[in-house]
Amino acid sequence: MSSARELFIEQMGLFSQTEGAPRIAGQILGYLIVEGAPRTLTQMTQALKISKGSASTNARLLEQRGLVHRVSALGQRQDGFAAVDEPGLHTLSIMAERFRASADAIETIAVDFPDDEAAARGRVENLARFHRESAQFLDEWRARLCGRRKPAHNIYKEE
Amino acid sequence: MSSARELFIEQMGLFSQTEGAPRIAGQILGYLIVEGAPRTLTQMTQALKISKGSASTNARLLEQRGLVHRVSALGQRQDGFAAVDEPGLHTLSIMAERFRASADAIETIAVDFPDDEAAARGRVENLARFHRESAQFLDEWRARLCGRRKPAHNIYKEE
DNA sequence: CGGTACGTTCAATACAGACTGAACGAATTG
DNA sequence: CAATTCGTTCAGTCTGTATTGAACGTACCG
Repeated sequence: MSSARELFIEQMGLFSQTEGAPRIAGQILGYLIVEGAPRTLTQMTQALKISKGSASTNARLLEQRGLVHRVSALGQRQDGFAAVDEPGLHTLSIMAERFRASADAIETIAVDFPDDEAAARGRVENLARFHRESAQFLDEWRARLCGRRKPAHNIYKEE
Repeated sequence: MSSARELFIEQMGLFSQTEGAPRIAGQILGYLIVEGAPRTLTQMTQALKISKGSASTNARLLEQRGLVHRVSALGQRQDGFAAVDEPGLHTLSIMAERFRASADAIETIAVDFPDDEAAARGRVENLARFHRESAQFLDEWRARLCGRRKPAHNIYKEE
């Protein structure tokens, strides 16, 4: 039987997997959320039973996606990684960015449809419009959530 | 050099892949969108150069996800598959459902956190709340898009 | 009834990509 | 300056899964 923290970390790994990202990336994020304070790559390798290479690669992937930030610890040789305050907000950014990229790609293709396929072009343009509007809505909602967050209530106290 | 329709179909395959679904599923959806009218499995195998098994499996996957519907053609032995009017709306449903499932799973785990990890439990509950609200938001927005759709303007005329 | 065309299923294969472990450079330490 | 201790990178392996091709059951047809 596993502890709640282990279950949570494993669950986060599964989520990550279903979204096309590596399982370990989700596990690292879950680990950092539970810990609530910066942790080193070495700590990840021990807690998650993964290789140093995987820890480095996936931690950097999370950093690049804005879900994790690296703290250059004072007087510390090792890098510290910590989950950002609201990982969900960055998840929304990522989704919005994906929609926007899709919209761009589809629109670019749509203009090349010949005139005798005007109906098809219309359907493709319709799909592109949906993707673009989706991106915009996600951004707007993220902004709304951002504003709603109580500024004084910082969840990550320890650090 | 490829035609616009081929580029679009390939692009849809790539999108599908990045979202964890089979590439062929996206290609079929793209093909049906471009065609704008029901197509048979045999037509898919020829147009997309795929096996009959793949066509059957992936078409059924799309049907199950609500992105494609099967038309039992009159006096026709073969099944016809056609993309739904607004594939995007069903994409939103799928995303909302995923968020809801995540919220459920995370909440279930959260309650099992021991009291000496109350801070961690709070962070996990916070994540669950975000997922639940995301699901709700997506549903609301889908409903709004649904209402905005012009009823008379049916894109798929031929059939 | 054979014969054909269809959709589904499943074992076998192919393939993409996650993961590892070792090698490397850089920075620190004694 | 040797010896650690980092983080990164990369070739190689391994695992999951997409895809195939053939076999099967069914319905229609002549």
